Amino acid sequence: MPELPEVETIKNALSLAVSGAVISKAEVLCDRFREQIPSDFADKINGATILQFRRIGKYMIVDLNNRLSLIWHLGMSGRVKICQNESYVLQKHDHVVLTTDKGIIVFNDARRFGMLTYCPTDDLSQNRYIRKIGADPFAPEVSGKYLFEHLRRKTEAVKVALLDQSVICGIGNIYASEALYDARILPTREACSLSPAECQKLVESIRNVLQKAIKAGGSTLKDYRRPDGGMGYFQNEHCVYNQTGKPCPHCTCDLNKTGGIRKIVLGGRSTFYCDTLQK
DNA sequence: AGTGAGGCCTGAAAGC
DNA sequence: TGCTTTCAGGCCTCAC
Repeated sequence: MPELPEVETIKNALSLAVSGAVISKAEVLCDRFREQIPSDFADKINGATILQFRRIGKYMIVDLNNRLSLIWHLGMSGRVKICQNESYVLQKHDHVVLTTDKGIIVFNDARRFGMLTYCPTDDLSQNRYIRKIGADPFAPEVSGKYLFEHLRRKTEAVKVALLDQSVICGIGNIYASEALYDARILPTREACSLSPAECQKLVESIRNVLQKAIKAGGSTLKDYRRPDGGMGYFQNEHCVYNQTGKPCPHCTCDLNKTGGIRKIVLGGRSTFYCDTLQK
């Protein structure tokens, strides 16, 4: 499930492979996503040159030379494949195929929770999806103070607040649990109960966890693959996510007494934590 | 405004 | 064995 590190990995791979490429053919095989792909999508981008790839939160932005930008979200099961082979054989759930002079770009999304649309580049910041995206976790303005100010009026669980893309963008269900573990903060804590010092630590943990994941090429769970088909390796470093009942890696307490890593549901999402280490 | 619930969608895994 | 049910989750919309 692509979160910030996975989108960053995909963006970087696409940048290397197809920046400057000319789109000679755009095919929309299925347009029913979270939002329908506009019916004139293919016409709008046919013949355009790809200027650059950017990332805003979990959205990938593709700037074209015709003053349009693609807004691309991978949802939960979205994959992007880059193929050099001219005779690409379509696979199940290949929904959009962009043929360029530098390779074929394929958008594959089994669950179709993703989306792909376009808007004028100049209007991007006002786009209904983009405008509500909060600061990037690596942006200079994100600090303990920034997080504290954004959480101080929230009574929801801090884990739920981390998933709110308008506070800090890019954090998904895996890294929310991992960052809170790294910061030794219980996911159930009311967001407004965090002290400025805890917010500072949490910001550092978010950056730490995301940075490590980017370095590892993202997590590979059921759905995520890098564009070259390879696997990310960060799942080998998950301390708590999907580790129910296993010993906490930084805890020396007796597994028989603590039961190990716990799993609960917050905001309808699985949440993992160590009851002993996290306060 | 903030919060919580429901829904979209498919495939893997668990349950019967 | 084979069918049915449950679960996974990003993010939208709607109701309170």
